[in-house]
Amino acid sequence: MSDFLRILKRTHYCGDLNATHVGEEVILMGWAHRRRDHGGVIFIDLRDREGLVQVVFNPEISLACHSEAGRIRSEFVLAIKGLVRKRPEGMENPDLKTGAIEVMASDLEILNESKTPPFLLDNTAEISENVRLKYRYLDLRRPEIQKNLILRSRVAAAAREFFYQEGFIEVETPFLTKSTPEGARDYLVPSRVNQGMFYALPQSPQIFKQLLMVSGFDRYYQIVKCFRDEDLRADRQPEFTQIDVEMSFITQEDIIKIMERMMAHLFSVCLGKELSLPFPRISYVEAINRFGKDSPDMRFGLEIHDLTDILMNSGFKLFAEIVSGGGVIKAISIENGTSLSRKDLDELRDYVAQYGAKGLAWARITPEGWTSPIFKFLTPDEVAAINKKMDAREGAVLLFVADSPNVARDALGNLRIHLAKKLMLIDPEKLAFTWVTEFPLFDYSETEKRFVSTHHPFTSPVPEEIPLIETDPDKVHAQAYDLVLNGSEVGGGSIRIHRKEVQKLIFKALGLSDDEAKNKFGFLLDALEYGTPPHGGIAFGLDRLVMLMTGAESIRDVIAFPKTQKATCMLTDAPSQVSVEQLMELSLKIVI
RNA sequence: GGGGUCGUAGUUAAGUUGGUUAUAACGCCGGCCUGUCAAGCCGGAGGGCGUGGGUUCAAGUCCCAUCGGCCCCGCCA
Repeated sequence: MSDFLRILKRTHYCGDLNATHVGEEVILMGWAHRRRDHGGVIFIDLRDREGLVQVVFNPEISLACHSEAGRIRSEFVLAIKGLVRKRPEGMENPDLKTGAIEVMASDLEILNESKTPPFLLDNTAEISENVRLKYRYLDLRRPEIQKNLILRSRVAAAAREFFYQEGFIEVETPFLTKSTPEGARDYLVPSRVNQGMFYALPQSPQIFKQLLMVSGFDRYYQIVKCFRDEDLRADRQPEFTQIDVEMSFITQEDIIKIMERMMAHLFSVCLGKELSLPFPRISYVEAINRFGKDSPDMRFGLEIHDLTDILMNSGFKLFAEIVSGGGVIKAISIENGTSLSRKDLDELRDYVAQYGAKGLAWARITPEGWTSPIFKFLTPDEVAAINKKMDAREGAVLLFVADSPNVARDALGNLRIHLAKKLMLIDPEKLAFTWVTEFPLFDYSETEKRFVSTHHPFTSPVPEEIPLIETDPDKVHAQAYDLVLNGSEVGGGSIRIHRKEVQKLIFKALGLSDDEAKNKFGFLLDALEYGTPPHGGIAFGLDRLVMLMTGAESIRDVIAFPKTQKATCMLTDAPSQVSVEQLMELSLKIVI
């Protein structure tokens, strides 16, 4: 046996071999993906990160190799030397990238053995997530997941490339930082040196990047982890990565322009897709009214129509009462909805119930007119007005929600997405980018009984509306913008406040006393007094972006070592208990 | 904090109205085989049904509790 590793170095990746290598002697290192032992001849599909190639062990070429190859089992680690040759006539495998050729092994070393893996590493195998996460290092050998992480790496590299060329400076900001009010729950880190004190992991580098603008770095970016201790979803992890950007001496328009170019660069370099610029824009109010969400999916229609005016004085008491109680009546129309059965409609009613909707009325438009449980309550004029407003044609099904404005919005906003998936109205090739602009500066929080920032407390109001902050905070607009792709918020940013008086006004409107503001954000207020340039920025969720670029169904499929929905790691078993000694050092005591 | 769903060999699943030794496929082990590529053929091993209670003559099937995966609501500046 030859001395692989030290003397015989790898010459190629398995998946990179093709007909141009015919006649070359190659050295490959990889894993035994599959073994087909014919007794006389043994085929091994050798796998590395670039793909598979068939290796042939023939006793006529090397008896010793053939004999050793008989020991090979799934996931053994192999080094082989062999001649690339064109496969015999009729033996090509068109399903394999390297299927035109094969490697005739003349030398083999089993570098390591493997236990039988708990699951097949085939792309076809659907393995439950708990098993995959427990053996994540094996799951990550699967070509499908490797492909995702390789694309993720390309996206990050393309972003750095773009920012470098545009004169941005990458600056690292601290992970051990100060807990601040507002926003998500912080992950806390106890301080040993300062007993009883805590750092917080950053929810984003927001304040630091603004301070870098004060420092004159002018154009900053960072690809950085952020931490939020909130409950998880299919597209939400407690630690996630942002492409974080901040610029000085710019307007909202400037940021939008340059970020569109960055997005175009990423999609061109990483996916070979050319985006058409500029992206369309929609105001927050229009997005909510037409799509029921501030992150509208514009790949399909099913827009929401407001029928409140038509039905406010209706003889249908239920509708009239809801309207007089401050409610609204909204509806969507499904063209060619005849395939929807009564059972389907019941299922849709149950679907909207989870958003608090108390009912879902429907109407079918047949050649004879409406077929609907509510038809008898409506006047012909009302029916005609609804038909006209919704452009309802024969074959359509109308779905109505009469409820409080928020419930109607959420119910129908989510229903249209649910329907689009169910009725397969979404073109999977489509990339619908949209900027959402003109956000309100504040939202009223029913739970906290106060105004909270829609974006964050450092977002600049539209300058002309500053006087309204104290009188009509709900009427103030923010200089904020979100980038939405296929109904997912992939980025968001704003022009920041660079004047101390304005920042103080905002803190006051949020219910922060002068003392609290000074205690929590004093350093920022101080900094604003030392020549802060006008500035603004944006941050993109790298995980979500890559998820959309790869078509992954879960954020976990684009993260190497993700957490479960209970924020645990099935591989390492984190979080876990720590020793009493560790606690004592931190002057902590478990009280539960 | 709440709603839904799932948990049966290594994996993916089936398991009727509760009823003999709990099925299948793939994987695994052994044998045969020089052109397969989800190789084939023959043979074999492997689980007591997430866990703990309960009902019953009898529980994978029913009840209660509990643990865990996933999806969702709340939450996520």
